[in-house]
Amino acid sequence: MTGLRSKGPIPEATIERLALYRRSLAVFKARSVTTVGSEQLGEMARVAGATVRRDLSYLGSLGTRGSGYEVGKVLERIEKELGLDRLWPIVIVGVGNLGRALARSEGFSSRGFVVSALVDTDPGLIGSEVAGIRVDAPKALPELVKALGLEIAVITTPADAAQRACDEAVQAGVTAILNFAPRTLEVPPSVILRDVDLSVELHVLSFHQSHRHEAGRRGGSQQPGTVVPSDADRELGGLAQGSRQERQ
Amino acid sequence: MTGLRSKGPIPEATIERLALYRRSLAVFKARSVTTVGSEQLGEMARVAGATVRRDLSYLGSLGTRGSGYEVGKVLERIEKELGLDRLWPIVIVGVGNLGRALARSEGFSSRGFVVSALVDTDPGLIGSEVAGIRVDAPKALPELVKALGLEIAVITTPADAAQRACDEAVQAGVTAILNFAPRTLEVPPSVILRDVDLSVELHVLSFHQSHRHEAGRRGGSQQPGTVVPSDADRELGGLAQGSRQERQ
DNA sequence: CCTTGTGAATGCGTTCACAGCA
DNA sequence: TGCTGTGAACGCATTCACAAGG
Repeated sequence: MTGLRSKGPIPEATIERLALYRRSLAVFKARSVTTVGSEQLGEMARVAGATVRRDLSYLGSLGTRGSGYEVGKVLERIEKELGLDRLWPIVIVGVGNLGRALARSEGFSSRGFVVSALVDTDPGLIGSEVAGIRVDAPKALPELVKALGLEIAVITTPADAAQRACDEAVQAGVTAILNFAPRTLEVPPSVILRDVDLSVELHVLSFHQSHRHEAGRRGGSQQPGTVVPSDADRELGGLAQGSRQERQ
Repeated sequence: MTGLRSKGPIPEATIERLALYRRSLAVFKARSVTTVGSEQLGEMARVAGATVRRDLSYLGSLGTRGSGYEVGKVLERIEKELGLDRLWPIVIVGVGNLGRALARSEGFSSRGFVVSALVDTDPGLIGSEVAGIRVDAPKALPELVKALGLEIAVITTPADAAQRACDEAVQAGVTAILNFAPRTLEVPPSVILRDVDLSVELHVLSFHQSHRHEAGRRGGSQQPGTVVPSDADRELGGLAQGSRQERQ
């Protein structure tokens, strides 16, 4: 349609970096920079220039040899690729500390996403409002999904309530889940699942910190994690799992 | 010392999975399971059995051919490797929605980590208490670091305050940073940096969601992200970047 | 002349397949 | 007999290096 889907499918690693490029490009745009080289863009995103070029090449030939990439053009192309050219209503299941923080978070409802519904099992919360949004009971999910056109759910319940919350969301029609509960969720193959576990992030840091002497030093990369305090599952406790990032 | 550091250094990907195995092993332990096979452990962590064996082999020969791995033994070994055999005091810089949520989070202060200090620039917050912890001004960082033995800082400030917060933390002596601000931070090579950007997670989900028709369907993996609402940097907005995870 | 776009080389991590051993 | 531990094969992603082209 737009460019010409170059080669095969876009690598998962590239998809994640596209979001980083988008952020960087937005900064350049705000600074009224109209053109950037792969090397500059890479520096801001902490990615090698060659990788930037390879990544962008998956979206077609966006650059101009000799000068670089047009900020506005590439930004638009990336947003389209990431599906940010539309609005995604999302539901947060689990209105605890984290759920509330996300609901109130600026960035969470910006750039393509809008927290449109909140769900919790606590009778004391149901009916109340958080961040201007009414908290509903889980049984309202099917209706909410249909009425709001929800496709994405964010799970921020305690670990022991996560699977149930997940099942209810999937049952209601949600097809993509961002899970913050420190627990492995079972979902149908057709549902896209992504985990974020904050304790894993901390664990990776403590690992590197404990091994400072041995070998060289590095930043961390990233992945899922855990949270269980010491034995079994616990409170919502931990949070996410996480991103990745290399040192320069 | 304990086992015998088999081969070279532990791959970054393995480190992240070790945290997952720990969580799974804790569940088995809670269920009084004494021995697990690589296949079972892998199923719970959503990792291939062969990968589990390869990962654990980096820690030495922990298993018993013919029967499997002793839950307690491997759990202990992994915790030691991740540096969880000690307590890590952490400071949260930026007491906004997310900072507060993390400070109050059960899991965050469990299993090796304790939120020991809170820092913010807001005069209205300084001096108050959040989650039973006093909020201090940034200038108190050097003293806090020394007094509490802080090595790890979690940055949950708005994007435009993140670099300054980072600099102050590093200047104060912090050597590992978990950054939730949607912005690339500049740190000395010796400082371990890890990013978590929630909007990236959402972007990856919307990408896959938008491409459901084309090619097959998959879960997402994971990585860093962004947050900028539309143009430049904004409020604390987004959050993290994140973990990874494959579909079964 | 300068930077993109991309074959080819390289490196890393995962998976296979089986020898080794309780 | 059964499962771990691991050499070897494989596949994906990054990086190199340069031809292509504005």
